Amino acid sequence: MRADAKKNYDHLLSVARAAVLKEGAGASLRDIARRTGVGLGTLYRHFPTREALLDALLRARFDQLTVRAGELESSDSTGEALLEWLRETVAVAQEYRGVTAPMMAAIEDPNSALHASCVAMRTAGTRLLARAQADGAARNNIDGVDLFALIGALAWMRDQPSLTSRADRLFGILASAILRD
Amino acid sequence: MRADAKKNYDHLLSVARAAVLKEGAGASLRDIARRTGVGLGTLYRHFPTREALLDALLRARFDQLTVRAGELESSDSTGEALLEWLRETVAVAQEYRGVTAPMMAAIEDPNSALHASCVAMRTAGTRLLARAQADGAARNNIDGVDLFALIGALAWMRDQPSLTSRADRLFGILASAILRD
DNA sequence: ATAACATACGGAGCGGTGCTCCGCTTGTCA
DNA sequence: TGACAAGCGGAGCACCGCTCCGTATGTTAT
Repeated sequence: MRADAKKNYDHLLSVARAAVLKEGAGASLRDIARRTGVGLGTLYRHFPTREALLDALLRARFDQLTVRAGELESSDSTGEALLEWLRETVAVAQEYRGVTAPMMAAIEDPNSALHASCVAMRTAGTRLLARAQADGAARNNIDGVDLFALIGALAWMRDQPSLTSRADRLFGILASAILRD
Repeated sequence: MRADAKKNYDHLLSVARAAVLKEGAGASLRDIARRTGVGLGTLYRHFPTREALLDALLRARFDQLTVRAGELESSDSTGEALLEWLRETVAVAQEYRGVTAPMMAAIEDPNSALHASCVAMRTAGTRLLARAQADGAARNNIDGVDLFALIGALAWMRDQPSLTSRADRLFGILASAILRD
């Protein structure tokens, strides 16, 4: 990659991060290019699709979550470990508003730029879940895909302005559907 | 209302119903006007906002649900009554793709065209929930707003193509968060 | 039947969107 | 210092929501 290209790439990414943080996953790409001081074509060359841009924004965090799941696997309380990982994952998933729907779509579309990171994250969660289930801490009528769906649902609810204040309540309610009492 | 106006109104509504059924709540208003064979201005006069259109599309169904809740209040099994109402409500809420977010927003905005119908539906659900709670069938750490949020979450999950096949599973999982075991 | 008027209509126009395509510039390396 | 691949910018296309206003038409009173 040419030096100027790399500079533009990095600058675009940082501007995009700010934009998506403020406007959500549907932020105007034209605006991002403009704010970066770069032509629209440049943005599209570096990030051919919106998903590619989101992927660049999220991959690092997702990898963190995968690592984190590994750490938590050595925790004593399997249930609390699962819950803690859930908490952190939901926090990441809703850091950028409206990012959950593309994630949900990407996980079953191998062509999507987001596919790999999502799958990795889901399998990490599935292992934590399986551990808690083997331990009797989590219900058995639930699998990794369900868990991922519930994360999406939680993030969706947090995205609704009228529900943000109840986010913790709702987390607790869904948690009671995952863990045994 | 003038005769031609009423004809246009009705025709618009039926075309809009088909469009929203196929394309979701974000269907192109221009397209709806075009397919109706009517100017864009005509559509906007009859339905000043997209919410007004959705309201016209949904009000009848919502009223049905409110009535249905009343019927179910005389059921013997308070838990099963709540569950059945939930099932039917989720079915309505996801009949039109993407309609849950505007609903969620409308319920706390008295100026929204959807406000009245949503509030009526929520209070109907709240009564069923309270009845099940008094009976010991439903958990106590949950209120009508939570219930409404969970309905939204279920509809959202159903809207995700990768999850539609698991809709019943997921319903069961969330149900276990509402009902006592 | 006709005249008058409120009501309703249609669509041009504005500023925005995603996305493509291509003539021009610029970094890089022989 | 040239040559050339690599990168750039933005005009242009088709769409979007929404407003505004000159024109047409249903309705009612005469």
